[in-house]
Amino acid sequence: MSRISGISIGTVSRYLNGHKVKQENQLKIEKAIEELGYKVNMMARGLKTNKTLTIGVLVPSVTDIFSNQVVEGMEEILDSENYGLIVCSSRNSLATEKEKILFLKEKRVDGIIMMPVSDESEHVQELLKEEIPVILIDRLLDGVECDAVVCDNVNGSYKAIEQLIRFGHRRIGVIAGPTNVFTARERLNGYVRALSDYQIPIDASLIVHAEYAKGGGYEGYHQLFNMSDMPTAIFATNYETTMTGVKYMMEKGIKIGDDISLFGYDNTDVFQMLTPSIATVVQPMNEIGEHAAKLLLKRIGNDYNFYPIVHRLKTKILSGTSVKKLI
Amino acid sequence: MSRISGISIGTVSRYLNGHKVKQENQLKIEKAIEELGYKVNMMARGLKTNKTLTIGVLVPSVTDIFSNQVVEGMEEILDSENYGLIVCSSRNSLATEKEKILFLKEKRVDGIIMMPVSDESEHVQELLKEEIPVILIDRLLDGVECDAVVCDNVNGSYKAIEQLIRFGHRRIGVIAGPTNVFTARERLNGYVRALSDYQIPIDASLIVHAEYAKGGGYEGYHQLFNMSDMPTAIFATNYETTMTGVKYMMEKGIKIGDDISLFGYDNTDVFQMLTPSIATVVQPMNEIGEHAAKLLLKRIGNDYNFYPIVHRLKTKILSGTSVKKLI
DNA sequence: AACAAAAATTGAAACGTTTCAATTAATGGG
DNA sequence: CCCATTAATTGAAACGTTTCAATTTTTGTT
Repeated sequence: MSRISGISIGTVSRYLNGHKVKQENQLKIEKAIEELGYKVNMMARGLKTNKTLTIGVLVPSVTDIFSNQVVEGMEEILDSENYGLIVCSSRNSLATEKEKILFLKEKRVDGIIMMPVSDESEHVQELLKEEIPVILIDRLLDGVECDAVVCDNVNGSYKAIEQLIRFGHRRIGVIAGPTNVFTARERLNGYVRALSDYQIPIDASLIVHAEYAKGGGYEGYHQLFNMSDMPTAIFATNYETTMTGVKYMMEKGIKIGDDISLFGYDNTDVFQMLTPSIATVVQPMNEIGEHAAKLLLKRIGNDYNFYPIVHRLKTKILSGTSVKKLI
Repeated sequence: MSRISGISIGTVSRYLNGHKVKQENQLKIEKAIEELGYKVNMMARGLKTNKTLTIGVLVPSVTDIFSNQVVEGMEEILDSENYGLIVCSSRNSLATEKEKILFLKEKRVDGIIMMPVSDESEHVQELLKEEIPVILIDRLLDGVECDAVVCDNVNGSYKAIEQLIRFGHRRIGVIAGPTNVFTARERLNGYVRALSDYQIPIDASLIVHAEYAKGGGYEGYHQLFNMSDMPTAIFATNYETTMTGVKYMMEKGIKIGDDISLFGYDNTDVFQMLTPSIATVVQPMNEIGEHAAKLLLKRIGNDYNFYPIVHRLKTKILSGTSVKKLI
């Protein structure tokens, strides 16, 4: 490249990095680039600069809406900055999560955006110790000082339960998530807080825990439906368990919005098409991705102002006919 | 690394690449690795070997089921070989597709798996000319000699239409895709072929084209429903248009499976939960990804046997109550 | 036209690997 | 115990950039 343009290697480098170069040389270089179909070698550059222009994304699954929408949001931001996105799935397994983090380290990504599978945080601490920028999404890790973008889960839940209460529900079952997942705990907190605020006693038997994964919560619904003193409404605290609820009830011939009310979490087009439509707490998923990406870029650019920043995004309530008015 | 272990750089390299090393040295090296938290620098290695252990994936959208499932399939295979996946979205735009390909070239991915947005193939030819392994998924490109993994769209459609015919339908509308999309043309072919085989004349006014994107086909349904001689069934040829159909009909209060029959393409859990459930042609999406990944690895490993290989995967029919028996 | 100052260019060194020819060490046969 | 083989190790060169001190060119002033 430098050879065929007859321009020194240093000058070519300067041109490539957008510095000023004598017009005459610029033309020669551009001609050579054209002729050779020259593309700067990112690996050589990276070797020198210790930057890969690549960021790692670690989500529990590449096939759930939440992850996808978040990734879409990130892509939009990172694309324009010429960052590539290495997407990994932890498959809801802590072991895989750890492996993938090792993998991303080896790939020497400039930063990582991750949605941790559990409360286990040693491997994340490690990343921070090695000064690899990390942004957590959806879930905070106890005792870890780290940037994050999460939703206001407590109030998301709270508003859902509040609506159920206003509609006259008193016995409200909840399909809570795993106790070792931050988001799940927060959502359960919202449930508890709403009931307390309305002076409804908490009945532990109405709280069942389930995995936040495809098919999760089946047992839970079964349990709630077989209580002697059945709830009049059930609150599912994430997308998968909401889906399971719809499935379970259709399977058993239970009329949603009539025999029982259902309030879900994370909307999808389809929930609005069902009869009845499903009321849900909706999160601004794209925005989560966008915020996370922007924050990561900031950190990669070594701007550590206000560290750690935790963005808390608000959720909205989408009503549906799956909730019956009892009064 | 070599410095602190006291072992020559060459020997360390041999150890790292799995060759035999004197036991004594092996121990010293392993100790040093442990102490330093040493991770091989992929950029330095890549600079020498011209391999990035990274492959590029280019799909029209990161948020549609098809792409996701395919990516999931790929991830499973590539993960075990230590390949990273740079996922890009062409956002259904040819211009973006071209940009992203340039981007992936710059990133020097070892290969590309892509689902082209249209018939335009110049940029793909270019890749092949530069000896960058490419696997097309879902869509072939006319006049391009390239490995590919696609479904048997013609027979997928054919079987759907055949079932409609068996159920007594004669006037069958079809929401066909864009004419510049391979898959769309094949699916339309299946429709035409089935009708011909059953000696049902083709009525051009029953064929409407639509974009294969979210919300696509709305106009088309409107058109079909406002014909003087309305069809008794409509065949939607991809996921989005199927979804639009369900939405349209619910919106207008049209009873699916009663007022009209609907046959869709690409199943999702939810289609089975709707009342009525939606009959669909289902593609083995995960498998597409797996095959594509395996084939790509083969090519990256410079095994060009039987080039070009085009895998044709079979589809299945999933019946649903959205199809009414007229006889 | 001469000179000082500013701007642009140059090429060597470095980044951390792989590779390879040359060297050294280990092994085994008689 | 020596020599011939074979096995393992060594360190220099190369990969394609960036960076920087040294050098050359250009510009502007008088």
